[in-house]
Amino acid sequence: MAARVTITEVAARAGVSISSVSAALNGRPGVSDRTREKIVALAEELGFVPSVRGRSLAGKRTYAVGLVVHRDPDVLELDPFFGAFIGGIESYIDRYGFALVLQTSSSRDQVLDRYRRLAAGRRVDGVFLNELEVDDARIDVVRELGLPTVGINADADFPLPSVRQDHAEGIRDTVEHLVALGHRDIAFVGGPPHYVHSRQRERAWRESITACGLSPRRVVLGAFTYESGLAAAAQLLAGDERPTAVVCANDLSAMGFIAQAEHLGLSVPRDLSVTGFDGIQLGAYLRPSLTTVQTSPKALGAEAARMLLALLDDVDVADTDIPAASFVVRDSTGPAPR
Amino acid sequence: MAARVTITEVAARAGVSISSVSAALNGRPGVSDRTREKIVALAEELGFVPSVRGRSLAGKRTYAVGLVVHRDPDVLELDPFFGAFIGGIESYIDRYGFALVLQTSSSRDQVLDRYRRLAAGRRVDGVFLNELEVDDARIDVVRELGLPTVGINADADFPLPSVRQDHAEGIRDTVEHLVALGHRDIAFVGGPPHYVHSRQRERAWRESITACGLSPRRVVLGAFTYESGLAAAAQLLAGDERPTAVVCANDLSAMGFIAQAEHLGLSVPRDLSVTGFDGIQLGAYLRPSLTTVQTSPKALGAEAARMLLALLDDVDVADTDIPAASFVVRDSTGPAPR
DNA sequence: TTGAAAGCGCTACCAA
DNA sequence: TTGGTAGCGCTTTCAA
Repeated sequence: MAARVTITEVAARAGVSISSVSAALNGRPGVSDRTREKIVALAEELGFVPSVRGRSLAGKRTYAVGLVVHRDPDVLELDPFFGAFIGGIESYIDRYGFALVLQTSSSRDQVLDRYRRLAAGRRVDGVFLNELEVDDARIDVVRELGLPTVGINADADFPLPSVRQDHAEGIRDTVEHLVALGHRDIAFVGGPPHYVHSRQRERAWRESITACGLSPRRVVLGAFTYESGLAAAAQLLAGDERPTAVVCANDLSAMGFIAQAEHLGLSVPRDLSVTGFDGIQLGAYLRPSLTTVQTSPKALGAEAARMLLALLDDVDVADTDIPAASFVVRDSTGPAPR
Repeated sequence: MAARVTITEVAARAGVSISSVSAALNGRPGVSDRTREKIVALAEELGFVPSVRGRSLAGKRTYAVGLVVHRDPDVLELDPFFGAFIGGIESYIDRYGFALVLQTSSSRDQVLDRYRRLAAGRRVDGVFLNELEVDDARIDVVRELGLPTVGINADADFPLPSVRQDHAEGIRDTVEHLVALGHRDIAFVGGPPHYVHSRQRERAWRESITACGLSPRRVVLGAFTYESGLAAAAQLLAGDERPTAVVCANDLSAMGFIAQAEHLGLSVPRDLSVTGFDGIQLGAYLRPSLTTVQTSPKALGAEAARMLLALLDDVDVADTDIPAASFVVRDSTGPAPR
């Protein structure tokens, strides 16, 4: 283990006290410009990097933020959203010397426990809450722990600061696009109803359909997986009177839906139009490429990080909206069959 | 912020010294059983969780391990491997009170810098090195930093401890399966050649082909993406004399390959057999479902974590092999067209 | 403008 | 078997 330069060493070599070094390096007042320059130069030369542990013990910070991801044990594959979301968080926190502590856990109770331990062990200064659920138990936990928290895509009644990206506009555009193409029977494949975003997307679909003078009839709830898209298609396309278009609550289920439709001998978009939501990269390359709503997980992560760090500085933060997710027309939608 | 229970408080309430509390709670000798029990019970009752920062400053540990993931800025979506890999790491480290610090970065230089800073700030006690590259620059960095490190799926000449899952056997099975089905012209779609695992898979394909008395002729190098699978198919299936089977170095490119093949009017597996590698969940549900080699990212993560924590305890660790990735026959392979 | 010193919460050593 | 205490590396008062 390479010997590490500590503040004591920097101070000794600079011939000043460690408090001066601390002040100089942290931009605090109380050191003359000349002394500051000398210290900064020396620290640089020695490759001094303050120990996060010493600093965090003395200060009130750990310089880390946490995210706990809930995955079913059998669905350990993270959804494509995550890479970009995490990348967004880091693109912001990195410049402030923060790190991200990521935990995954397979049961809901364990998730709560993880948040508790992150807080109790003072492992992190704050956390993100994403994939929010209806009456999410994590909310009480973080409040009780006094843990600074930022919610992602929360509902309006969410009691903590949150970042949102509007989804309704994109879904409305999707429905209007389909209606303009002559579709009158537009089904919906949703996600698990305990997720806030599942409900949000279904509501948006429902309202858009109604606004177009149609009635929101056919809904199948899936699991945001490819497999559930297959199943939804099997169900919706079984009878005689099948929809001519289907709005899926995410891209993965739309992919499954299309696959099953084609398996049943239907051609997309000739016999059936299918849309997704998320804007995963794969969607652009599929055949047919997927008409979808492009979300911005990276921007969401960056903005959430900005808010969380502001919270830590006791800055009052207002809920933020990043630019709405935008509708993207590709090849999986076309004129309604007559 | 909820007032936190510290070791001092536990000691005061138990009427013992903090050193006894520390010894009792950490299973160190030097406390009577009765005292230990009393302390443990009280700590439990008070909800005492040792502060990681205090502990890490005093001890030599930070109780965190790090992973830096390199993603191209435009390919921010993590590959499906990651969720399970991270889950595997955590399933192990969690019980020892360790956390995972995850960083993503978009440039290669930045990756090195991240490892340096994780080490310099004493943010982590050790790191994982995955997606190893040929002459990987990270190796020198972690050595120079004296940072305990475990490599994932490294080559035999890797100078640090590593965990491996054999890939060659699965690829050999794949090739033999295709040969048994009558295929004689079996192409390969590889990954970027600077990755160790790209080369490993190509070599395994090459050796298997040769072992079957065929010659490894057609190789197209892709990027492990769906898109590159599309491109590879466009290239390999263009001419008159096209292969009857294609072994792809990962599932995603196999999916792209199949999509493009079908786009060109070929039916899989009737006209063309295609295989993947990884065993992502999607592959089981695709139509046709994907014949592939099932890897075990979760087990790999867990084993890597075990090794890393052993390294931190100065235990000598030998390189480990987890059970080989296994060949899985599904619907994307069939008899060679005559 | 500087430096000395008191912690932060814990571990680990040594003396009782 | 216990408790006292010296750090770990830093931040933050408070005096000089």
